[in-house]
Amino acid sequence: MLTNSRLVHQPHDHDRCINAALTRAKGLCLERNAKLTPTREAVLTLLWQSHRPLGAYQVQEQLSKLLAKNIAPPTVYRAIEFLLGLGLIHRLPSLNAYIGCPFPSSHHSNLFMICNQCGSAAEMTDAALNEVLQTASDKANFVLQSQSVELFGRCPQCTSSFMNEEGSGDV
Amino acid sequence: MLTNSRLVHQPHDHDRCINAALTRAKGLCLERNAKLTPTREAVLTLLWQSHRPLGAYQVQEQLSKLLAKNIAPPTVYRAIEFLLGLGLIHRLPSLNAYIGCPFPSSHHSNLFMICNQCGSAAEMTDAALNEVLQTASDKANFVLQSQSVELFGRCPQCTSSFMNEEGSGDV
DNA sequence: AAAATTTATGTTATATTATAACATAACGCT
DNA sequence: AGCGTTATGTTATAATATAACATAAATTTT
Repeated sequence: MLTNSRLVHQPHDHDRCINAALTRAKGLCLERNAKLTPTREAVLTLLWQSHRPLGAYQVQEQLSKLLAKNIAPPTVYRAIEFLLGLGLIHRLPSLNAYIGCPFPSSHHSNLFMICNQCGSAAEMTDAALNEVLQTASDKANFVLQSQSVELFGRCPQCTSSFMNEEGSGDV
Repeated sequence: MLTNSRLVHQPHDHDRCINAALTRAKGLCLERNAKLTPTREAVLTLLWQSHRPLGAYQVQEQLSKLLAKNIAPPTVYRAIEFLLGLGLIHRLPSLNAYIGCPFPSSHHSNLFMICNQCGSAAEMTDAALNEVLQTASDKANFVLQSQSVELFGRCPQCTSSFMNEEGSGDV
């Protein structure tokens, strides 16, 4: 089992998350001979600003600020597409939002735990889950190619916290 | 395990699916004291025309034809909202599409098997899956409230068929 | 049954998410 | 430097979803 749930749900030195993500991204790009251009790197960094998924237009807004010029949607979507292709980020279909992937190089089928209160999303890979899904597919003679598993609920931080305001969590 | 995968993936008398769905819907509405108005019933019927999920604007188009007058998006979305609320239909987030639920009265957490070729979507509930998801949530101290599990791949029909054209399946 | 209330639908406008199509610029190679 | 490729800029628009307010239909109350 591989997960970033402890990091996501507890106060931590988030700069380390960002730096680690950038390092991984650079490594992966080198390996794949892909170019992590400034735009792409900026989008990746923005998606790592917190452990909350961001919508494309939130990214656009922040990217425009960051680069001090107006960035149009296609630029954002292109960067997102690139990062998705390398597995550096994920799309959460139920939220129309994107989030950095904490373990991009592992060939994993992932699961997300999305907090209905603070909006944080932790990723986890679970061999048992993948077995169960494979078995279910087999039973139905369904050839499984990919999957999207999103869990919604309350993260540990929001469950235990006395300050249960929406968005209060330092995720 | 509860599933409609055999029905979805094999030729069958689809009128029976539609009739059964309507009967279930009427029963559930009676039970819940909810009104299955003509518009809502029409939308439900449209979503049961095949075992393929439909987008809201596809529903709009077909509903407009059916009622021989122009139906605006809010009407469609309201009917969808009503049907979702009763569990009579589901939304498939990764497709922005809606599909009739074959077992609306069972309190189930469901899984969808979506064929990348013909677009059919079979629903399945699997106790083992729910256990695994609950266990994973527990490990992370995540309070699980709801879930969305979408599997993508090739349905048995499209896998075995020699006529592998897209959309050829009688789903 | 009329009035009052609630529920459902109609209508217009607009928000949000995503992509198409074409132009320009930057990069990588020989 | 010239050429092809890759990345970004720019404009417009497609696709999905909702807000806000008006009307109508059904239900309840009197």
